[in-house]
Amino acid sequence: MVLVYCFFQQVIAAMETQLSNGPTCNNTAHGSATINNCSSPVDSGNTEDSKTNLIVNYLPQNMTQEELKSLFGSIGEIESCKLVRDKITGQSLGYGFVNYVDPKDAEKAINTLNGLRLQTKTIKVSYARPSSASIRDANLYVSGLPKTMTQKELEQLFSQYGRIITSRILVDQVTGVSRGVGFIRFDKRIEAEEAIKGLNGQKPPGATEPITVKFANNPSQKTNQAILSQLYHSPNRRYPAPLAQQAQRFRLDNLLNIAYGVKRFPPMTIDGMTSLAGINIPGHAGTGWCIFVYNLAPDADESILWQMFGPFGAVTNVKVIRDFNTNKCKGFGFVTMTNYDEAAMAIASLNGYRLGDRVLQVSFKTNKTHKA
DNA sequence: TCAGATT
Repeated sequence: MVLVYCFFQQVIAAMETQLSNGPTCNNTAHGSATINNCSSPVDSGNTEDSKTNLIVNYLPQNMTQEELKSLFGSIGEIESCKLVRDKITGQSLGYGFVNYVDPKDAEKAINTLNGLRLQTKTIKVSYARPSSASIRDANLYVSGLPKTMTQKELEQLFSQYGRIITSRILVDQVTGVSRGVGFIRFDKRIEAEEAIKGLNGQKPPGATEPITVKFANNPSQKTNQAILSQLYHSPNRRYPAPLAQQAQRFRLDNLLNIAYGVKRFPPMTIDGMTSLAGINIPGHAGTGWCIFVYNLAPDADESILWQMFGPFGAVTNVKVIRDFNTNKCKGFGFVTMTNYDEAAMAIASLNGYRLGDRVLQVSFKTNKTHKA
């Protein structure tokens, strides 16, 4: 039980930080090999830009377009939504676009969803730049950096050549020490070209060795082997569980059996059973596991549910039930999660969680409650 | 020593 306790503590602590501080910047959550990336999400750098179209980065690998739409649709009406996928493999490239009808909703999405933790990722939400050839292939790979150089210093070095969209220094996963390599993405290709001319083979101030600056590999130029690996090595499980989670799976199943009378079946089997025999399995709605969240405050909104449940795994939908006349939350809501294990972990962790001055009751949805 | 930001 110690392992699972530690895991809960980690998730809850991260969640509390986010709930109390609001979204911040991308961080080192779950051993990411990168350091902070705190470029301002609101500054599109150009007042002529669209104020409705957003780019969403660092999405979980297996998040679908529908899930993206569900998440951002909780803010306001969406004009269009697209998850960008690899043309050959169909795999998500981890980013997408959301175009709102109302610019106010786009701004609200940035304010409420930028920095949201989803699985092992911290998403970034910012205004999309108008698509053009001039902003493509503007990404540089930098090696030979002094190990002491910070991301800020790296940006200072390169900012003389143009507007930096992202910067990153890769670090050792264990020690956190810089690996001396990083990336700089400029707004324009021409700025990147100038930076190569000016900095490749040069020694940064105070450095003893020259750095190498060149264009970064393009993700669409993967080797055949990498593509084949992606095609044939598709996991049978959408999200690998953290070690502590896997280790406690069966124990948790037992706990949940006692608490909720739920047996662990593969979802497809249950779909078949329910459709054929009309059997009702608590929480299982056919498209995922429906979770009942009780004792929400009157001003609770969908974003709080995303923030609470997102870190535990694939969330496909959230809903706050509101009074028709007042539009205030009636004290409860629903969350749909794709994977049983992740839903079980979320319930085990969040049931009894104190949100503000309220203690939440979280369980698989049963027929006793309001129909979602 | 190349993570994943322009449809």
